[in-house]
Amino acid sequence: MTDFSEQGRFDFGEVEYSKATDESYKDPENVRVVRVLPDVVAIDRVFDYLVPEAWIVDGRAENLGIGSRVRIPLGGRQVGGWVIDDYVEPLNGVRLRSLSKHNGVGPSVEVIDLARWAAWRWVGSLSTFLGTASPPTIVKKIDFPYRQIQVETCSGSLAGRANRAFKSDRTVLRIPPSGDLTPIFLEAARMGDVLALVPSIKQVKFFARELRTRGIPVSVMPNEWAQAASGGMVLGNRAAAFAPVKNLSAVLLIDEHDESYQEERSPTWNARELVIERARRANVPCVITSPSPSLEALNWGELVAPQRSEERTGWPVVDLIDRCADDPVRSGLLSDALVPILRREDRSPIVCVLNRRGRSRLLACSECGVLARCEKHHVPFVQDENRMLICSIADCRQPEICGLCGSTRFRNLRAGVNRIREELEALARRPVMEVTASEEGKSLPDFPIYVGTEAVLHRVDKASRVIFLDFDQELLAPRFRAVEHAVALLAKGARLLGVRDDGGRLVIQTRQVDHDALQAVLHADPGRLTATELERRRLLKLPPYSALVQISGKSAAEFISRLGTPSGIEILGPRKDSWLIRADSYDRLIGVLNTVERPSGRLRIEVDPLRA
DNA sequence: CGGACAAGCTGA
DNA sequence: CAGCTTGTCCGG
Repeated sequence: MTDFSEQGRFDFGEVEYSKATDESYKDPENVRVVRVLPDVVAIDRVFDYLVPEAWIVDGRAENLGIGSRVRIPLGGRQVGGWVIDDYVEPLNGVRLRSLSKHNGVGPSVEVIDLARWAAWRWVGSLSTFLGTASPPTIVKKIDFPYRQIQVETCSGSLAGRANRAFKSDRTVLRIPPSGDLTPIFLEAARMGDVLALVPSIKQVKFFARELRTRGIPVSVMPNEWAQAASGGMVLGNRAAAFAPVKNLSAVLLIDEHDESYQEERSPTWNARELVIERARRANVPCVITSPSPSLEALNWGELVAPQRSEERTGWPVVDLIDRCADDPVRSGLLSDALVPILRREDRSPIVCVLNRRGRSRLLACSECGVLARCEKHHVPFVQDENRMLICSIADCRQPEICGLCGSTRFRNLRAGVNRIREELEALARRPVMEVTASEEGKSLPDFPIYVGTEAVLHRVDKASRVIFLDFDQELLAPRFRAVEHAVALLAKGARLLGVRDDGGRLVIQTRQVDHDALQAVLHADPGRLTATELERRRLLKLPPYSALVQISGKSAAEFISRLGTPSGIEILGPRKDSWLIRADSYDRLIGVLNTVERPSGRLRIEVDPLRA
């Protein structure tokens, strides 16, 4: 029960507020109430507000409606929000406050519904999705200029396949790494207002230019939000999955396998899954492409593969360097077979890939042989480019001194890119540049050889050789889709080499030359991988044979206890304070997760985690 | 999220 | 018990 003093305080606040801004109580006939979702991630609840009388002209407020961005008073402060329902029944007993500002247009009714679905599918808050669906700056109104689209007709077998693809609902187009994607965009543009997604900003820029020179009206997301809403093709990366499209008539998603389509932060939504749902709701064709389609894609749509000869042309020649015969300890990372390759002169550079940052991932003392490790967290130290020893758990760092014997000499048991650069330089007798992800976007100085983590593949455009120094690390990586990811990496490398006739070669050092992933790429036939990978996933009960969700964070234990043990749901863990939940299908699993009342505190629900 | 308020802790 | 921290609740 509220005591008197509290009641008094409450009344005072209301009275004062009413005096200041709110006059609409006087005329109950003219009351319009909207339902608003605050733009505050932690508040996943709606609140009702009055539309100020002053906004209402001829019985309606200009441009205000579902999707509108507004500002609202909430808990003593002003926050942003979205109108997500209009003309709602005014609540009895609650004194409604008024909207304080109209901040222009936001997502359409269809996109809000899509965001609702996403919030369900990835067990996240609606406001995060409405955030990505909203314009980055205030858009007062959308005009609809007349846009004439004249798309040249394309010839060639790829254009033909693309043309047929857009006549059916769900198609997976397999296109080799150096396949020309422009004809597919052109075929898409012929459909009308199309949503087209590519994985990276670089590709967004490239295709925007490519299509504009061919007279196709393209809006690039997120900056051209308002223009996107007014018609034409809408192009962007992951976040553009929620872009406004005037009359959505088809969806095109390039390189559907790419991991950048998955948001790393929670909610870990996936743009492929999202646009598939968007196309299904709009009942329009959805075409997704990949050099090596994911099992999820193959499970979803009809595969259309190129002619054998055409696919072969689109992949480079592959040289497998079998390292089985080399002494694993003494030979190091660089095999003898690399020497002639590294010393080869060519107009295009050589690119070496090693997914190990820093100088070393594992060190042992040269004197006493003990592993260098953080005594506090019991993990091996890694060494950065400044030779500092760094703990992977926390910020612990120390100089190169053995904790046991005080020696300052260490053996580098797993060399990182920084150290390998020096070794490559010695072996090649030419300058080698280490490329890092940090200066992404900057142009590179000319070097005959570059080395880096896979980020180097984004920074170099053309190469004569792409060398994967330790490919077993990729094939054996502790992630659920390690093998698919490894093939994707090869495809990325292949793009720098161009078509087979350009003479570029993909060089791969491995102890698993017979691995299906390598054989698939060697024969330019990604289909070879599908059957074995499917079988492996079936045996391990991994997607697409199951649905996985990882629960972590401080409140994870509480969440798991609230979840209980519903039938058809398997709870694995805890392992390192996180749980893995498995079910036969996402519908079942997500349905259950959404019924659990979320405990307060930090909680990360990762639907379809990349690793456990 | 951020303000309001209650409960818990501490020091003079 | 004031003054401060910590936790919980709630917003129209």
